[in-house]
Amino acid sequence: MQTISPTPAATLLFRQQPRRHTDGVGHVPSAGTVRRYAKDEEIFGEGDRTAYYYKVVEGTVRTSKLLSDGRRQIGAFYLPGDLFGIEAGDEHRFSAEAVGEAKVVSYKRCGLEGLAANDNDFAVAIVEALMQALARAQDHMLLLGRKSAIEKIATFLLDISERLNEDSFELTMSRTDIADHLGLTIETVSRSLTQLERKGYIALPSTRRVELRDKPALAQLVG
Amino acid sequence: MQTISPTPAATLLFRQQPRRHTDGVGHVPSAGTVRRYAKDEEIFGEGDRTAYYYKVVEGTVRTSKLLSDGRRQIGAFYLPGDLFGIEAGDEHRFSAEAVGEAKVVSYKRCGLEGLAANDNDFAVAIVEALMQALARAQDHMLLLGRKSAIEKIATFLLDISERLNEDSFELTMSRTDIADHLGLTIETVSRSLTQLERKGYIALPSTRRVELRDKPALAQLVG
DNA sequence: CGGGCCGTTGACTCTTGTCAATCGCGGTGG
DNA sequence: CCACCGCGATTGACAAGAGTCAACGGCCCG
Repeated sequence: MQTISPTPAATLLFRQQPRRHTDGVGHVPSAGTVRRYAKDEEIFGEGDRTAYYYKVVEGTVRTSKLLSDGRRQIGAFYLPGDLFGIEAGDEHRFSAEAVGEAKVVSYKRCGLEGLAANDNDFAVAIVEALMQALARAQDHMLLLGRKSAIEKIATFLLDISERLNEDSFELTMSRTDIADHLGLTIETVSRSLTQLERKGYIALPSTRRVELRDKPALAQLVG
Repeated sequence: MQTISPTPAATLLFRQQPRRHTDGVGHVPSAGTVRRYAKDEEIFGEGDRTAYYYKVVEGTVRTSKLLSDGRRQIGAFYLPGDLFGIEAGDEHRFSAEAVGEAKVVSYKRCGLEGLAANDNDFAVAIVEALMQALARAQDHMLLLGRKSAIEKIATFLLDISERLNEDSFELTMSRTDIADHLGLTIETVSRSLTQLERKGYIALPSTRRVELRDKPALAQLVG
């Protein structure tokens, strides 16, 4: 989700119009307001009114749902350039928080009404993000429902690596966040990582840093 | 997902226009072609070009993804009135098959180009379906990642019951399909069902028929 | 230097998966 | 019409993968 380019599907939903400008991470109107969020600060909560759309500028954002007893599922991590918070209904069905320090732009949803008519680009970006999110969710359901712990970790690492376009990267999220994203416990995440390291597929110079050493072997593991 | 009505989110993506007509299961243009599919017949496969949108008329449709070794995840079941097959990209990222005998309408995607300008309704229905699908996927990720076998089954039964608006219903899908939807094995599905029956929460007059006897108790189980 | 937090590791438990036998229903053919 | 066959579902015994509980380690920050 590094760059957002129009797909046939999204394009077809709107009248054809010349695109005006793009910025490499998806076009957005200039009307957004930027805000910094502290580590673990809530951007919106489950049940909040869906008044805005958001885009990550710096840092990482997680969206999550909770069960009544506190069990948590992190639906996705959003990296710089990613849009999030687009939903059906007038209430958010999941919450979003900053993972570490993050900078986020928000766009008033009601500002869209006129936009869709005059400035197609933002509307297209929204539908784009929606379809992207759905595609990701489909993949993630396969991971959650059918993959083993090691396969989950391998898939996760390759996914991050691909989105960052780096074979060596810093994990912005804690083991707890990874566990809640992959449907595991922190202990299993930890054990799986060391297991991959022992096999020589990855290196872990520090707890948060990951280097992919054998991508083909990892790719083998994703199924 | 019995009826599709516009939500603020979808409405905002398009210019306001008087709706022309609705049919109770979501407006669709008259251009669609109906087809019958036999049990397990493929409607589209992973990798197929995304040339159409589809709507279930009769029966049930499942969408699924496979791992290379055959493990399968059923993303969702679609009941009469539900739209499916809407995706980013020009290739389907999952396949769709008929569960039992099914009747399905398909709409050419390229036919939409003009429609979005003149007839907003279908475009709105598409975005609606997209957001619905995403919301469902979010819920399902929580189920797959964080719920126990019994909780999964209870959630599944309540969901079906709600969508059919019946406390007593026929399951159109096999135990294998249920297992692949909930990230379980058929044995665990079977055991969980009998466990719920023994507790008196449900009755199983025949293998495919389910009667919900204690919905509050079941609701307790969904978290 | 000390405390706290996060991560790792180990020992053990338990839920769920695996393998296998049996059941039961529905269809088919004698 | 009934017996047989086959497939899907259930049940049981056992195995294994992941979770739980607990101790320890390392790192950052005061």
